[in-house]
Parts: sequence; C-alpha cells; structure tokens
Amino acid sequence: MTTQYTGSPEDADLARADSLAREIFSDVANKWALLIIEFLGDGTLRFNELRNMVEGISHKMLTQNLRMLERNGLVERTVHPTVPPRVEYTLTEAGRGLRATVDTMCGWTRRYIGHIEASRRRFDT
Amino acid sequence: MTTQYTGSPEDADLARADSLAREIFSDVANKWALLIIEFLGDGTLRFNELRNMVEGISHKMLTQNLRMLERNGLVERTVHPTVPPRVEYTLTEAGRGLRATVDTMCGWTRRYIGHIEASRRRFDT
DNA sequence: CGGAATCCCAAAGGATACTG
DNA sequence: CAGTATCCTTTGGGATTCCG
Repeated sequence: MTTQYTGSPEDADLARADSLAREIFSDVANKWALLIIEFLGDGTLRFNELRNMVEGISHKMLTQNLRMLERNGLVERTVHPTVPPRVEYTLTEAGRGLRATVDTMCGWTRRYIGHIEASRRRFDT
Repeated sequence: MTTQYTGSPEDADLARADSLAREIFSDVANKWALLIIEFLGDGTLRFNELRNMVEGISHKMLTQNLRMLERNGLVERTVHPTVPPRVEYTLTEAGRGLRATVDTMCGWTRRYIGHIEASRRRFDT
C-alpha cells in the first residue's frame, strides 16, 4: 500500500493492486461503514434494526453504505420474499475479519479517551 | 460505545463518555487521518514530505487533519524556528497505538483484496 | 418494510493568493 | 516552507415521496 515503483513491466500489476487497495481503504475507512460493521457483529439484523442502532444515520446513508459493503463482499444480504418484505444483513467472513480490527479500534478509543479529552482541553486554549 | 441507559443518575457520566467516544471515532475514522497515521509510522516527517506520500491529499486537507490529530493528542508537532521554517510531525504514544490497528486494517486489505475484487465483479452486473 | 428517486441545502474539499 | 484565508465548485447527506 506504500510501494515505490521503478518502472519495470511487472510493476503494472502491483500498481493496479495498490490503487485497488487504496480504493477499498477509502470505501471502508469511513465512520458509517465501520459503525455498521461493528453493530452487525456476529448477528443478523434487519434494515430498520440497524437504523435504530447506528444512531444518527439516515435512511439514505444506511442503504448507500449497505450496498457498498455488499458490493465489496463484506456484508451478505438475504431477502425473504414475504409481504411485507424482510431483509436481513449479516457479515461475511471478510466482514468479520474487518470487524476484528474495528473492535481493536474501539478498544483503543476506550484506552485513550482520557488522554484525548485532556489533550483537547489543552489544545483549545 | 454501544451502551443502553436506564436513566439512573450515574448514567449521565457514561452517556457523556459514550458521546465523546463517538466523537473521537468520527474524527479518526476517515481515510485521510488514517493514511496520515499510517505514513507517519515510527518516523518523523515534514509537512511537504507527508503531502507527497499521502497522494491525492490537498494542502488544505492535510493541515486540517494534522490540526485535528494534534488536538486529539495523536500527533506531536514541533516547530524549528529557523528560516525557512521547519515543522516536523511525529506520532505520540496514543497515535502509535492507533497506528497498530491501522496496520491490522492494511493487513486485512491485503488478505481479502482478491475476494473483494471478485465480489465487485459479481455485483457489478 | 426496504429501497429507489427526487429535491435541496450545507458541508467538504480544491485552487489560489497572501503572510511570517 | 508551513500555514491561513478566501473563493468557488462539488459532494454529502437529509427530507420527502413513491414503488415492490
């Protein structure tokens, strides 16, 4: 993800993989996506259940992010053809892999929340 | 970060910590911040060095994110009062802690890049 | 109920110019 | 060189409405 290229022919592939990695990173490294992944956890949630848990997210943002996560194969979407429709979301293996790192990030927040709060107060003067 | 409140008096503090955690999460969970942290690594970089490494970032976004990271105590900024000025950025302990989780995330990307690419092709039809 | 589409505003973000 | 300020464009994202 931080590679340097010398211009040799097989570098083309590496450069392609690199820009793909950056694209994936950009998709995934945003708060809504990460919060959705975190709340989904090991369970299965319906659209409006997710909407209630990820507080502050709008209908539109939720669909948008769910589509994106589905497209990248992090979330599986299963539609039960009942009426009214019932749509359930769950993490794929890849999604659970990412979830593990989000967990770490949440742990980090808990660990340093004091430092951060203090640092903010110092800075805001 | 995902707590439920019953309304008891001491819940006020917990709720405050929670919303603070969400705030921090929102600050930090964006691609520019995470890329800056990743590139900073264990080293020390100047403004324009960072600018060249985090490709695609604008002057404005870089300053903005560096200020934010400094405010949260993740990045330390040292100014050498020479002419022309020399400003160096380095991760604090908290910053290095977060960097570890960003590393994990980069590892995750490398691991699943194939799955993701395939999933995208399937989806885009 | 889940989602697509529309409209519309506010915020993000780029380009440029100016300062110590 | 690093940073602030200004301007201007593009995007994000909320509210609403309609469809299966």
